[in-house]
Amino acid sequence: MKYDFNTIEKKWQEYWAKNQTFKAENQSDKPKYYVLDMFPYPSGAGLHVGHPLGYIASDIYARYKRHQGFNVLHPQGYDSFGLPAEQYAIQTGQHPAVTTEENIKTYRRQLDQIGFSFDWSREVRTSDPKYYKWTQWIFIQLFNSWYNNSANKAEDISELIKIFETEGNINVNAACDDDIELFMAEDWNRFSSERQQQILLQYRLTYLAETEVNWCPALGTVLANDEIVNGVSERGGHPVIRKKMTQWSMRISAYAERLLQGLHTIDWPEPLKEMQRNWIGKSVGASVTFTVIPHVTMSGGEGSHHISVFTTRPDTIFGVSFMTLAPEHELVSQITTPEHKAEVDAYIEATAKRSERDRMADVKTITGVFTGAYVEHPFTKEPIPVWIGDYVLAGYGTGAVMSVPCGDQRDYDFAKHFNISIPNIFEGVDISEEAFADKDNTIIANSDFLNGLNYKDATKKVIEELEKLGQGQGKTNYRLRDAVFSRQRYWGEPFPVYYVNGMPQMIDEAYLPIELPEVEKYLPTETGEPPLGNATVWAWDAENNKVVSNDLCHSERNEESHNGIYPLELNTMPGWAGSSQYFNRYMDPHNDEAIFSQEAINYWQQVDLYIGGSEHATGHLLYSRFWQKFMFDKGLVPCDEFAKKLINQGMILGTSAFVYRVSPNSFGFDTKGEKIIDLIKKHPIFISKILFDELNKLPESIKVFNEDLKSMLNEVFERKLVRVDIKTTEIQPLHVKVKYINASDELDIDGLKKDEEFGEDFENAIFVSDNSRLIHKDNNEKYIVGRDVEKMSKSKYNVVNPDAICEQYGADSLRLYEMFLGPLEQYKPWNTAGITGVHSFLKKLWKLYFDDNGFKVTDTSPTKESLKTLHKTIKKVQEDIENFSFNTSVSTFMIAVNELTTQKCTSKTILEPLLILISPYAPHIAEELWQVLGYNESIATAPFPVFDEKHLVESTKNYPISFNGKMRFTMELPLDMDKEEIEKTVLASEKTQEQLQGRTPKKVIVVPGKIVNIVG
RNA sequence: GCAGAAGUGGUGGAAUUGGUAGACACGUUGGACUUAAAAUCCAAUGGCCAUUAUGGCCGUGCGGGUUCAAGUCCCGCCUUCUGUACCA
Repeated sequence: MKYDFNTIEKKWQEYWAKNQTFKAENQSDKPKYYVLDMFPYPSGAGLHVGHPLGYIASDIYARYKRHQGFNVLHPQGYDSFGLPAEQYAIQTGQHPAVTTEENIKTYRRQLDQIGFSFDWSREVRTSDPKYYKWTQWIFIQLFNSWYNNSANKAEDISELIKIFETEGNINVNAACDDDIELFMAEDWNRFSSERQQQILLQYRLTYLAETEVNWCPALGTVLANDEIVNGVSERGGHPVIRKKMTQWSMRISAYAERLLQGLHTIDWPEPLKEMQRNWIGKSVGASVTFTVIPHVTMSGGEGSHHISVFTTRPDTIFGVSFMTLAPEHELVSQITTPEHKAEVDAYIEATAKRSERDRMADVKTITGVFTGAYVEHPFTKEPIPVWIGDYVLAGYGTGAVMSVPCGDQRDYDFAKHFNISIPNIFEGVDISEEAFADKDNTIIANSDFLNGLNYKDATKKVIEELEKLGQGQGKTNYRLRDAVFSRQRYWGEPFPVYYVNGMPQMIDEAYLPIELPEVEKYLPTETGEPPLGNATVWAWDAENNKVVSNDLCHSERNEESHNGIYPLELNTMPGWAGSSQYFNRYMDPHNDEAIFSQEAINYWQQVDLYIGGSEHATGHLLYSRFWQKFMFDKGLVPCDEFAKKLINQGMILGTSAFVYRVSPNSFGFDTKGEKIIDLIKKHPIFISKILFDELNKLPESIKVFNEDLKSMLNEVFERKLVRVDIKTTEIQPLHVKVKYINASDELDIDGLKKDEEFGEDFENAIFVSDNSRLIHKDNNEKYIVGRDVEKMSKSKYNVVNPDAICEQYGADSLRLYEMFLGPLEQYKPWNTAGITGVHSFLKKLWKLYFDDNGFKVTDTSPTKESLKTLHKTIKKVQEDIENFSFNTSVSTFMIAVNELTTQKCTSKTILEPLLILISPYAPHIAEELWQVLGYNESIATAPFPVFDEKHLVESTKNYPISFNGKMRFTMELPLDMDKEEIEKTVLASEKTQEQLQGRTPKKVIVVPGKIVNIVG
């Protein structure tokens, strides 16, 4: 009988589905284990699996844990809100829901085809109101909560107290500090209701704020920092600009310290933790307040102005020779003197025009201007000039720095550039060339009471002195900023929020979910409102608590109400909202009373193993930890970290092909007559990879004068061009479809030009060969595409689905092969070259059980050798699975099967446990052979074989004998032989004497059980 | 610039606490079986030199060091990838 994977795999996939083999119980006597992979992302028209590396790994682990006797939860669902779906909807006019029943079926089929052991009865879809009801519910809980864990709590509370004291005329006693909620409740009514709302908004865990956001005009939405890559949107690569908007924000900054400390308690990959640490960006230092020396023309009310700064080096305060403010700093306009006003205004305007991207691209240019104002040094009382410069960021710290040129390179460069003095306050350090920023070797000098102190002592001392003056204190600063929580999209969870006189009101929990309304189109409205502005039934009837037609109310937030009907929020929640608690929902997915029952969460606790990509480090994985901590504080979950262990799976990469377009604005050449730029727009120029690389080797941004190109263009345009300039930075690689490329990477230019998707883009294109010659019908020049390995993506035309492998070799082969490719966490290009290896392994495995005459497993007792093979395999495979080293256990199986084949083993005692070992990796073939062996039950829960040391005990060891560390030969010796005897025997042997050639060894090293080394 | 990870045959990749480098596969070459092909099986396969068998030298990005012994530990570099970026 032959190994027929087609029939076998179909048979068992049906069996598993019918018998619900992998259903998890919410209560069980067995120990629990919860394995989860990160949500898949549906794309475009449907769902597609891509390469299921992470799924296979988690599935192997889940199956292994079942064999170990665990009650395993291994659920799967859909993260069905997403920008790609919406973009597709906008293009096609179809509804953005990707979770249509048809799509779900396709998706399930694709996953089932690979043999995953999911508990499908627990499916969760983020776009399902039954689920997003709870996302809205959490939002309301966040709105109704104060932050109480901020590291700078004291500071924030004192700010709040100030409001109470000045406006509410309340005398706050210090004991209240620890219980802000209580304190608020008691004196709350003394505020006007309007002011109450304003104060509330400022101190809630989620709040409305006028924030400067990353606005992407092309996508019509706001993007989070982690959705922007190199200044352009991650999806689509559109430009992003800064814009002020009223947005919902999540006060993740209140959890900064706990998010940082929590990293110590979880078993996550170190690089990923490091990324989160950097993102949180804790720095310890001091805040220092400088008083602006008043000048006659200063505006901005009475009293003196103060500029406070954050510094990590308060010890260098005597080295301050100027102050620098961000151009956006609010005091700039007030303190600038009339003589400098024009210059300052011009500078502010110029920097505002520069996009974030430009500012990032050129960090080397030093710019700045003097404001004419001075502040007083807190200790020396000397005047210090105040400058503005765009190297100071408005969004970090206070947007102002005390500049210490001798101790900070940026300050140093700035001072050098503008001829500001650079006082040296370090003992024995030369600062004529560069700043001295080495904290650890600092000894302070020229600094009054700090002289002779090191960094640590000086910092302590200076903070004490600043406190005495009331001009500073120790302070911890975090880079982590609050997360913007609204999106101007249609396809996301609606907010359970309506507005009364412009103030947001939460809809009562009893009336959730607030479902997405129907809209005509998914684009923003003509007045620039989010797509929900197109809805006709989208207003809140506060008396009857339901969504009603908005005929009766104006959509503007600030409009007076009509008949108790109020406008609803038009923004929707971002993609990460739904995924921030979904892992807990799986524990009790069909609960209508609560997001999950306490019984369920107390049984499952948290995710034991979470598998997913490291690209979510500063997004999903940080937000989820934040929400989990919030839920923990509310007493809703027992653990304040949602995933005990996390492993990153790498990605299967695709090989993309490129052509290199020289963009029209790169041409600054002179000519007579009509505009050449227009000609080039009509005739895009594509240069070859070789040419591109050559040009790229030249210094960046330099204009390239290229004779070859010039003569070619002369030929094309039939006119005399004087010169051709190309800026090397303006040649863009473009992806091309694989179907236009032959085996030797040669481009089919005619095919490409006719491609419908590109339209006219390529129609008149000019291609330049490696030999810098124009390609046309009459010559044999060829265009060779560039190749690079990248993330698979539809837009890169490099997606290779594993489906074909499944069809040709079966799911078991695919599972084994994806694991065999290499370590799980590694990124690797997809390459099917070695697939025959694992497939023939499966065939060999089959042959251990079957030959031409049929089933051949017998009850004969196994040989010692076979027992040894089995048990060494058990040991290795168990270790490998526990270390997630799946690639090496595949090798181990191959070795075992090769050995057992050589041994002609037919013993049930060996072949039965072997199947259980292999079943997590290749479940279909294992299940089939298990049945043939006479079992009616699925192999899925058969107990894992127990390793027995006694089968591996050896009496002899084949010792490597080395001379000066080089292995020369081996020698079989009894393991119980002691050191002296080994030495004697080895030295006495003929081969040793031959090696020594009569010399006496200086030293003989014997490590019993390991090695013998003779030093001669 | 900073942080993290990595660098081993023609290729993917193995190698416990330092202890026989290249497991297991792919590919290649030769052979068996076939009219032939496929499939299957056997053998060889890091490089160089030698060959009558036994052999010898060099080899884990580069240069040093520690050690009886280094892919592994230490110091100094180079390259690649990932993240982050004027963070005071």
